[in-house]
Amino acid sequence: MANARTPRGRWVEEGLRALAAGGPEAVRIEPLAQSLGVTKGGFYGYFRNRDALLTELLDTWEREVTESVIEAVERDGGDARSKLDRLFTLVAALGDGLATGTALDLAIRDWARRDPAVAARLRRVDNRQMAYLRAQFSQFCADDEDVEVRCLLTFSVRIGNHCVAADHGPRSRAEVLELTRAWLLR
Amino acid sequence: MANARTPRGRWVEEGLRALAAGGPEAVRIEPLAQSLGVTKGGFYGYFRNRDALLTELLDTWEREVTESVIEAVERDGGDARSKLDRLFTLVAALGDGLATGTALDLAIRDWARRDPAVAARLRRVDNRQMAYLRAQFSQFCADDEDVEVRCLLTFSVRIGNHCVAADHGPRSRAEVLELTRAWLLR
DNA sequence: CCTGTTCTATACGATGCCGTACAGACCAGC
DNA sequence: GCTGGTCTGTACGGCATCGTATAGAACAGG
Repeated sequence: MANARTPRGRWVEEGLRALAAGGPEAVRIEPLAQSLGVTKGGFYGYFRNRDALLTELLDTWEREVTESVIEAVERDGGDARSKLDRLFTLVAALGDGLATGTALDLAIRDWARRDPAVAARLRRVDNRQMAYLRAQFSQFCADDEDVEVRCLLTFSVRIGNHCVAADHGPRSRAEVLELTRAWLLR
Repeated sequence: MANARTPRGRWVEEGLRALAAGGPEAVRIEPLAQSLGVTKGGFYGYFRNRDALLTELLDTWEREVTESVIEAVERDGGDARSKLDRLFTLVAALGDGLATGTALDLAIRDWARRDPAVAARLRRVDNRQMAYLRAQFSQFCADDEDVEVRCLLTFSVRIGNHCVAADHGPRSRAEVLELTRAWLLR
């Protein structure tokens, strides 16, 4: 068996990049091949068609990206407040560094608005993340309703941070996020 | 001058619908024509090409949709709290009725992530809306930082309400939004 | 009724991408 | 070195859409 010069994983990898950058419409096989420096020749050995790749992209995202934030936060232990604290720092930093992760997230959220199958996956993922948030906030919030409000706000800010294009006068977005964190963890 | 059977405005109208439903990629001239019950014959009499239509769609959106929410809230007067109150009710309701407006908003936000020109427009629009929010919250919040946090949170929830797919246990999204409103207007 | 302008239908070539077919290049194991 | 399977390049037909060209239909005004 000759080594795969362009193994299956590289198609997925490049596909995720394209998905993050331009949404599902941008996941085209021939451009993908060009980015990989090959032609589409080998593609159909791995995937039945373009839809099969898209499904696999979602699988990968649901499997890997979902847990990654929670894991990163959970790894260093501490109480609920410090975990949420770290989560905020992480989310605020995502804008700068791991643009792919954030962009992928937003691209899939947008995709979910048009494709019920994607919406169902997103719902699963969001519910898991929401459950995590709920568990943390519950550690220091007695009121059930209070917890739910903070969860929705926290989740929304995570999204809003990347979707809202407004400025904040003299303050930077990072500063406002910092203030917001203090507000939500109060 | 014969009456235009398919006047310029109808192309824009249908274009906005397509944009809201499927993003800029979905704004294709021939399908648009089909939706209008004609062929693309007349299109190029109004627009130089597809990009010209897309630009005009953005113009329309920036001109009309921007102010519509603020106007609707401002119309009935009252103090800042009741205006914000109405704004929340309006936003919560958008999910049900005017799906086009919300979907269009989200589609353009997503588009802005890839196109700097769209991002610049979105920034203008968001800054105007943020300024409005700021003005309202300032009416009953002394602290400058507090105001800014509430603005970001309010704006984020407006977006998050449509992007976050999570459930809230025994409560409905509407109920949680109601609680959130009380929280932010406290 | 003409007439001229405006809108529309149709046909055309060009482009980009899909999915298939197949022949040749590449490499492990014998 | 052969051999055989795997991966790749190339070529093909098909489809959707773009933008252009052009001729005919529809209508307001004379």
